Amino acid sequence: MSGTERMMTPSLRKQHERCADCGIRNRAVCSYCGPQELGLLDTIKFYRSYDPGQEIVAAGEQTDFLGSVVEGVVSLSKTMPDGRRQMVGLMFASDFVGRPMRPIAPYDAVAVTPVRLCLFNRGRFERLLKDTPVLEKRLLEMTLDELDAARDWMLLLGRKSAREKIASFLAILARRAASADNVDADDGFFFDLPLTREQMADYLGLTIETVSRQITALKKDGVVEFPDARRCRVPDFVALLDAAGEDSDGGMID
Amino acid sequence: MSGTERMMTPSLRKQHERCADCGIRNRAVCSYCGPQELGLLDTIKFYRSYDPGQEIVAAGEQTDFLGSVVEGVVSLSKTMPDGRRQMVGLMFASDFVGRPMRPIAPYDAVAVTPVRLCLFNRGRFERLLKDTPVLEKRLLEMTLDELDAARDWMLLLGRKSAREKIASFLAILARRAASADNVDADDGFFFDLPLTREQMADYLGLTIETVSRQITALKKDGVVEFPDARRCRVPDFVALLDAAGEDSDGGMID
DNA sequence: GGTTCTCATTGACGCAAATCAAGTGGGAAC
DNA sequence: GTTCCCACTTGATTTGCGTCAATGAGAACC
Repeated sequence: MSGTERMMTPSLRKQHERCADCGIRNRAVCSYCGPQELGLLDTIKFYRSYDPGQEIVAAGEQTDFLGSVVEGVVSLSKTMPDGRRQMVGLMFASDFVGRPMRPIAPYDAVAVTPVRLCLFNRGRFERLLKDTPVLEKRLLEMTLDELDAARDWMLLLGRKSAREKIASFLAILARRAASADNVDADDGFFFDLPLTREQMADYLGLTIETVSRQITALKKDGVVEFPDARRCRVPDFVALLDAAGEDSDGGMID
Repeated sequence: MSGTERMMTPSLRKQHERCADCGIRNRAVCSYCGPQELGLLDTIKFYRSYDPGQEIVAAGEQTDFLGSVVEGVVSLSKTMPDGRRQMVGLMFASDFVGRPMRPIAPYDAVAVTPVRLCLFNRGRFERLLKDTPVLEKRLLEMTLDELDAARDWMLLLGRKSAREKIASFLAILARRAASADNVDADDGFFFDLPLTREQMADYLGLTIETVSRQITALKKDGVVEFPDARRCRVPDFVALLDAAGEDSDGGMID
């Protein structure tokens, strides 16, 4: 059985109902609409937009809000005193940004693409959290998911070669696209590459030059194609997982 | 003002009350005794011991228990198909092991030193969790702390040199020792080094040879001393932070 | 059209850490 | 004592990635 066939299981094709309140695709996953029945948070929410490259919060800054990514991509990154930078989080639509009970941000949050956030007043949100165990449980689940992602990322940073890092990153994006969109896997996986080379380098613990070289190499080997500058096609997902140094079994199973 | 002086603030010297039920030093931090007043979990807890090197759970295995580390050190690590290994977690006394609502372990958990765990039946613990928001909140806090640690670790893995990695790791242990024990900072910081070179290499994304060489170099530079094979002394914490590539301001402030 | 951005690619070179390979020291068993 | 075993150290060599530098390709603007 080929990996392409595997990826066409119904669980990957399911369409999510879009949340009417905040625009997030999967209402059940939306961090504030999901947990409660009829918009408990409606009275304290507001929206804010950011341009690509715009700083949302700086490391060490006090934040008076928490929220969800409605659309766009947000990066979280840490910077060393001498300027070396490492991305430590990459948030997409429906991801929760900001840490309850932790008003000081330990990293910079920057808009990668045009971003729209749905925000809540921190104090009011935390008070609501106290009386809404189901919301707390949702946050715990999301935090556990982030921790899982962080640990996979640590394996990538500590033990993978530059080529494997790039392939792993593309596999993450391909997986995301496969579970979010209605994919026609017969023709491979298409997805947008929202990051610049520099941002990818920050994500992967590499330099832009190495990122560029390894992408060129993967193209040469037919593992990925770039029909458009910012659009990527993966003809064979199993080949990509192989290049990522990952077990091809279970890659798309949920 | 020197960094050594800074580290003698009262908050670093405070002694914690030891939990009478499970032996964990700080009862307020103990993941199950802390949240409720009189041992709600007492009826479902049991203890288990492990020898150094002994596997607690294997990646992919289903776990029927959750719990706290009572004493000893537990490592969590991921292994690639070809055998490359990266540690992704290091748990000490009072840390929570196992993930609620996630019965399949995504990594190996191994006893580094002799370990004693206080365990709870998973099903019963999760049922209790549902009715005990304060316990859930405690778990959320601990998960957020782990996520913070994971993100610092990602910066280490992605951007630090071998020397900086070693120094950072020793600084983490020194900080732990300083906040847990009654430290006499006048004579520097003493702490045990519970890991072998191989385990340190797995933690830091290095090889044993590189770990060995960099420790030798740090000894030669007077940043650390090893009066005993497994005992470490840091004469000047600021010098260690400097070698770690970290800002020496705020290193020990909580 | 040209100029000036920014982002990406490609090449030449150097170095830090991995790899390969001995060699050391210390503790346990006998 | 001797032997074995293990963790650790040290040295020689290789290599993957970083660094430095030049070039290319669009997009925005005058």
